[in-house]
Amino acid sequence: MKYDFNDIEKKWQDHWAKNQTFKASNASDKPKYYVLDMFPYPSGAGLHVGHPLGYIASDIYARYKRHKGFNVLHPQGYDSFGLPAEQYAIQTGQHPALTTETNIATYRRQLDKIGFSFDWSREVRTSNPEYYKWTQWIFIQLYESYYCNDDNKAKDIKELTSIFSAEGNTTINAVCDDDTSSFSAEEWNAMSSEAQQRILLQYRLTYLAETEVNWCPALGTVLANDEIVNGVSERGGHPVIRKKMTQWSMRISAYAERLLQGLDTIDWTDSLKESQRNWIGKSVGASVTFNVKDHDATIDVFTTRPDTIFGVSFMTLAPEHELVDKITTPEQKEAVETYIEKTAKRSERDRMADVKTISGVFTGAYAEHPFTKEPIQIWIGDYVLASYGTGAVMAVPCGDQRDYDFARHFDIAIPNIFDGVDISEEAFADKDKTVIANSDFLNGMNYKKATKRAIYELEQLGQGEGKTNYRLRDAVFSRQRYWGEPFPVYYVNGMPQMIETEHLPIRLPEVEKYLPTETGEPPLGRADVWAWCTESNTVVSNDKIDNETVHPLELNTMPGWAGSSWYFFRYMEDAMREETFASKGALDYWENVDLYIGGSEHATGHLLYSRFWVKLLKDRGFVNVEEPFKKLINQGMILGTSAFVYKVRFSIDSAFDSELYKNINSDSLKRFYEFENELTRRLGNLFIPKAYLNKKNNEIENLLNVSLFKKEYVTEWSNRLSEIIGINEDRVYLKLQYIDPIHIKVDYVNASDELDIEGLKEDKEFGQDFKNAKFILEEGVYKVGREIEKMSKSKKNVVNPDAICEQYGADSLRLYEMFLGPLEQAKPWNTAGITGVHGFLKKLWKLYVGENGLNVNDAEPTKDNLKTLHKTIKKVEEDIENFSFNTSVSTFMIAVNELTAQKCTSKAVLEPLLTLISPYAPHIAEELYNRLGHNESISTAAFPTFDASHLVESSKNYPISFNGKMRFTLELPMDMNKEDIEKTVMAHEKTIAQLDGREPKKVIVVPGKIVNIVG
RNA sequence: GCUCAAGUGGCGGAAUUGGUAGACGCGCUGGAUUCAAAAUCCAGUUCUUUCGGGAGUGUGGGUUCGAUUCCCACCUUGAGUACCA
Repeated sequence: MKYDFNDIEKKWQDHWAKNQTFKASNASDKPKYYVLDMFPYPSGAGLHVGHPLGYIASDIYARYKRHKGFNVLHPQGYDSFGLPAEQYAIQTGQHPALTTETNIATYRRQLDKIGFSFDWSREVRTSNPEYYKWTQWIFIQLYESYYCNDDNKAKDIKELTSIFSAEGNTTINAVCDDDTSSFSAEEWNAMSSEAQQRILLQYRLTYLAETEVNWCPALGTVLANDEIVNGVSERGGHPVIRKKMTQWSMRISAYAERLLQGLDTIDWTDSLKESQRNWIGKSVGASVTFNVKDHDATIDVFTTRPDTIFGVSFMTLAPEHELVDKITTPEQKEAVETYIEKTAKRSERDRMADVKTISGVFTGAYAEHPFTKEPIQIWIGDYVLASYGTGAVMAVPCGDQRDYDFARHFDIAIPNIFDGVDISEEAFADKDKTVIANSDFLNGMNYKKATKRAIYELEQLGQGEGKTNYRLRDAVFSRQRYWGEPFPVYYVNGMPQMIETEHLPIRLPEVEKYLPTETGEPPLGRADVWAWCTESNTVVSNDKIDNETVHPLELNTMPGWAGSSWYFFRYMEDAMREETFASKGALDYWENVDLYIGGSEHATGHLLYSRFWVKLLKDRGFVNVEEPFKKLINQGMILGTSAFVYKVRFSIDSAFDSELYKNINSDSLKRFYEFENELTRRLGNLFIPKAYLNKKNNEIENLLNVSLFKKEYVTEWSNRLSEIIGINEDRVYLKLQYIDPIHIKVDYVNASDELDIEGLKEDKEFGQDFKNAKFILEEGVYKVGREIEKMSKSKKNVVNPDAICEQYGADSLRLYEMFLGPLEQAKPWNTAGITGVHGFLKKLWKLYVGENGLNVNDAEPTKDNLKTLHKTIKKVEEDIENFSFNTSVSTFMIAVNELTAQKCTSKAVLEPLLTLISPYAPHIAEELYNRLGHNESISTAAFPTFDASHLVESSKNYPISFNGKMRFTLELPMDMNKEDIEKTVMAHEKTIAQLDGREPKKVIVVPGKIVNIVG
């Protein structure tokens, strides 16, 4: 009987769905195991073979854990809010919810074909109101929390208000925007409610704050930094201004230290932990306060090198520093203002990109050195960033290259405070290789000692203290978009108010367009029904706003990472209760994710925000765990093999080329280009083979020999040309201008890189018009160019898993994706190779099913049968535990090859083999298991137990090497001792031949391993 | 610039307490079967060779009886990050 994979796979997929085979239970005696994939954003393009890689890996692990007796939770869902659906809505007017619905249906259909063991009963979609109700609820918990530094955790903001009314803010130690202003209990109690709310916002873990953004008035939207080029918008070239906007922010910085420490408790890759560490950017040092001479102002700086304080020869402030105005002297005022104006035009990103240009200006003011009391020039320089530290630095040119370059450029003194170090060429930053000199009480101390002492002395003066600084900044949480979670927030007199939990969810309102309003408000500004009535606790029409009982609602929506920061808890809920985000029983049972698989692009986004929210939920008593993901694996990207055709672009070649550009005006230039385009069109689209790319342009022109090079055209062109640019020329030629590689769909290329020209021409879905294309053939075919790139729709190199399942089956797809290489590595896809694993499945089938029924019987297994089986058990178990799935596939191939050669029919061997293969190729395993007489699914069959006794050997084929090079092998008994081995080997004729009469210096014998003869 | 990862046949890759380099598969070559094709099966496939052998895991050193594996320096590629004081 034939291996009919299409029938078999359909049968078992239906069976699993109907019987809810993979539905997890929240009540089980088995130990729990939670395997999670990063849930997908359902894009319109559907899945390509790169997407399921991680899902297949996690599915193998989940199925393996079931065989091992675990109660496995393996859910799936959709991160369904996001930009593409919104952009599609802007273009077509179709509601993003509809687009999303359609895309999800496609995803589900594709996923179902691959045979995953997902528990779909727990599916979540972040854009469902039943789900985002709880995203809104978590937002409220953040709002109602502050961070207590004494207990190092978030607490209810109500505790803070009671402290304020009893003691003011002088006794508490909490994370706050502005910890300089203090008030007493009396002062607090006397404040208006509005003033109190304003203060509380400085403590809340989500808060409204003025944030500087790039605003493009012409486009009516905020632009990200990378959407701006040279101060204008990338698209359209409109001016962009820096604008302060009120935005919601998340006080993730309060958790910086815990996010850093927590990394030591989780099993993630080092590189991923390293990215998070860099992102958090902890630096330990000191803050130092400098008094400004003839002012009562002080300048705080952060430094990691307080030991170099005697090397300070100037200070630099960021141009935006608030003191700049106050301290600049009248003489320097003009120069400073000019400089600030100049730098303000450059975005921070621009400034960072341009590291070579040194610029700055002297303020005319001086600070006072805390110890020497010497005056220190205060400069402004754009190498100091306003957004890091205090926006000011104490410059130590001898120890910091940037300070050194700045000092050199502006001719400022560079005092040397390092013992025996030459600083005539560059700064000396190697802190461990010298001791401090010329530094009063620090002289002769190394970096460590001097740092400690300097901080101590600064503390004595009251002008500094030890301090730790973090690069991690609070995360802006507002988006001027439609397709995201609405905030559960309304405003009374401009102050935000939370909507009570029982009135959630606040659903997205209908809008007639998904664009910002004419006045620059977010799309929700277009909603007519978008106000909050505090009497009825309902959303009502905007025109009812009366500021008494009806109030405006928040117009921004939440960012993409809101819904994905907690979804792993929602899956734990088996009943999807409305009254809680996840019930206590479910949270207690499943705790957190044991294995999380997904892409490394989320290293500093999703994976950091999720950790932050989980810590908040833990602090506030809603969950029991400190970290969401115990073990994390990043699957590597699957690369596609792009195919290129090479389009020839022509231009007019004439003697007056140079004249042309001298005299021509913009109108005639336009007409000239139009003419060029027309000629190109008339030529048709001409494509040359890849082999031509090595040739020179004139060689290619000769080879092309197209009709448009002929004389009659030449005359016509010269007339037209004279008309356009007013110069007479009797001869005009086309010349090859450049060759344009164009991506084409890989579907039209066969394994020998030959292009299916007719197919390409008839394709309806193209960006390039191939209808009139002319392909220059070589030996009757057009060979395309190839390049390995990221698999993506835009590169037209996607391979659809549906087609693979259709042609080879889901089991082949699953095996092949694993067989490609190590899970975590990037690797190119090559569909041709799938015949290898497909052939393996056919052999496997043939091992069990013969022409006339089953080949399996109760025959006693032979020694070889058992050896093969147990060797396979051992290797596969190790491989799965190590996530080395590619090597297991090889192991299966070897096992089936061996058992076929052994003509094994023994059920005692062939049945356990099925369980080993089942996680990888579940459909064929179920089918064969069923044919062996089982009515129950193989999915919970016990994983076979390894028995080492079957692998014991009585002899060893020793490699005999000479000076470390293996020359021949020799079969010797396993229990032969060292001396006998040496004797036997030395007496062997090949040894004698190798030695060729020389006396060996030494003979190394490692019993059971190797013999090495040193000559 | 800094951090991390990786360099092995025509290709994907295998080989870890240092012990037979190239498992397994693709591709390729030859053969069987077939009217033919598909499918299947068998043999071969790192390079080189005077057929004895010799060389070989990015390059150059080192440690060792023995190095793809450990150490040092360098080169290349990929990813991340960047005036972080």
